[in-house]
Amino acid sequence: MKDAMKDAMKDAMKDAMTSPDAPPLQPIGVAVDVILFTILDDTLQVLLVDRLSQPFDGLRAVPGGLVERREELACAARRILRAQTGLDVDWLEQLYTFDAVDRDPRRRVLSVSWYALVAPNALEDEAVPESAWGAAWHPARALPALAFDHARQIEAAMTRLRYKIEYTPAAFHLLDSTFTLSELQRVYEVILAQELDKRNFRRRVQSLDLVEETGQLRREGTRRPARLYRFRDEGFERAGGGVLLRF
Amino acid sequence: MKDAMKDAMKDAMKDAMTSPDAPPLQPIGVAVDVILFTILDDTLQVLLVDRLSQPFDGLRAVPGGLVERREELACAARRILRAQTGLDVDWLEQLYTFDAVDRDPRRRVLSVSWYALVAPNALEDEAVPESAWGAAWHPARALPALAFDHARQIEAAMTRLRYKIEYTPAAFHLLDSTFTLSELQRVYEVILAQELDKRNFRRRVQSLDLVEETGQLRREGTRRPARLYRFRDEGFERAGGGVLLRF
DNA sequence: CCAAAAGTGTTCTCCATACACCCATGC
DNA sequence: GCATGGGTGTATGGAGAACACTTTTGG
Repeated sequence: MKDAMKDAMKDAMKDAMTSPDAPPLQPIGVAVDVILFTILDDTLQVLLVDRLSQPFDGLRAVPGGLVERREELACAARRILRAQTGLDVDWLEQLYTFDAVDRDPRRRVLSVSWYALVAPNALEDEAVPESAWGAAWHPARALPALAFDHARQIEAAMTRLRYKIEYTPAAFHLLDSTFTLSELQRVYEVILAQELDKRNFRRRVQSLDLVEETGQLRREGTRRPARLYRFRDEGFERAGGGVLLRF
Repeated sequence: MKDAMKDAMKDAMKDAMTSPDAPPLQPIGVAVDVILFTILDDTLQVLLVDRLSQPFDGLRAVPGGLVERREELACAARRILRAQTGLDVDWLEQLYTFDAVDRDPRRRVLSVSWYALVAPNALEDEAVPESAWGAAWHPARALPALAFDHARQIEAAMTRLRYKIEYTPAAFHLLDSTFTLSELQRVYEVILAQELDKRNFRRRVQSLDLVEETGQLRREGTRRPARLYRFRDEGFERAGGGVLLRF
């Protein structure tokens, strides 16, 4: 007997053993949607897939799907992301639960929305597969027409992301494990949509002990090589979860 | 025929008309829980009800219950709050969706958690009814044993509230429509769990144009009467949603 | 030697903080 | 007149903002 079948039987038995006063089932579906960000070409980008069936046939959508019966939501989000894009993310956070009664025209489906960050190097390694899903990056500030309430979801995720990078080190998840300070600054500039002063930025980052030198250099093209840094966990712990980088 | 019955029939018909490719039903329940805060006796308090049945029989819980099939989550939260406590809140915000597979021992039930604020005067007007629910206020920092994951939910709500009052005017919902500056300060002190300097506090509030004088005085007991203020929406709009009060 | 990005200090202003005394009232 | 909270101003230090030039490399 296959393990999957055993599991299914265990689930069925567990359901049968449900206590008699279990609350009645409501026919409300539960989905997760994932807004996946990266930075490409100095632009904040969102991953979208093609919808190939009704409703919203032909539009784009963020990766999403129904949650399984005994599956935690974060697991569902990761499973769906991997299935539709081939990507594993190391950072994923719950955004909001979207609940408009008619957000899915077929029937009531809640969407527990998540947002996630990947470094652009993850893209080369695993590559977004040109599968049936047609996963592709789109500039977050120039999106095509989207299915369901996904435009609002992305809007909310961008707002949240702006706040997030100012008081947590989330921005580092948009970079390789080693990076130059200019790259880090560009992440902040792209997300905040404003230019930052190079000297002030570097002073802040370094005085907070958020980074440490690797001793390596990145040499690229015909210009001065840049020092490579890595993120220091302890820097953030010490900061006590307070404001890190407010510009 | 009663309207309720007509509605039920309409719902049934709508379901019947559901498109053939509607996603399959998952047996996942959807509940809302509401963490309702007020300030009483210079203490942050949470409203709890008694559980009178399994699971967690005899423990306290925050007000909560299952969402109806065609009901928006915020409406469900308000409906449940009114049913179990008799209170209407004017401020209610989604907190987080709690999803541990075994958070309800009977079967899989998601909880979309909300938090809400009421001014203490609402309590006198509508009074928390000593109904079967046994709704009562408890100091948020000295809670009894709680059902489900409600202790974690309250923890999360308190953390969120601390942040919230620093960059939005949410704190005003814990006060009457007119209030003294000392009352406002006490709200901040109680939530942040730290004393604030009276002169600095007043300077901040007034320089942000968050309040305006009503011209009224509150005379109370054997001491100097205090000026009454009201909240000014425009103050917050002008502040552009940025940081309001950081102490 | 030229182009392109890396790297580096100082000044000024403003805002957060710290701090102590008089005021108005009811009894 | 006294107890109680209401109400007010100033001085200091530190952090954010503004600002421009030199360095290193490959071609």
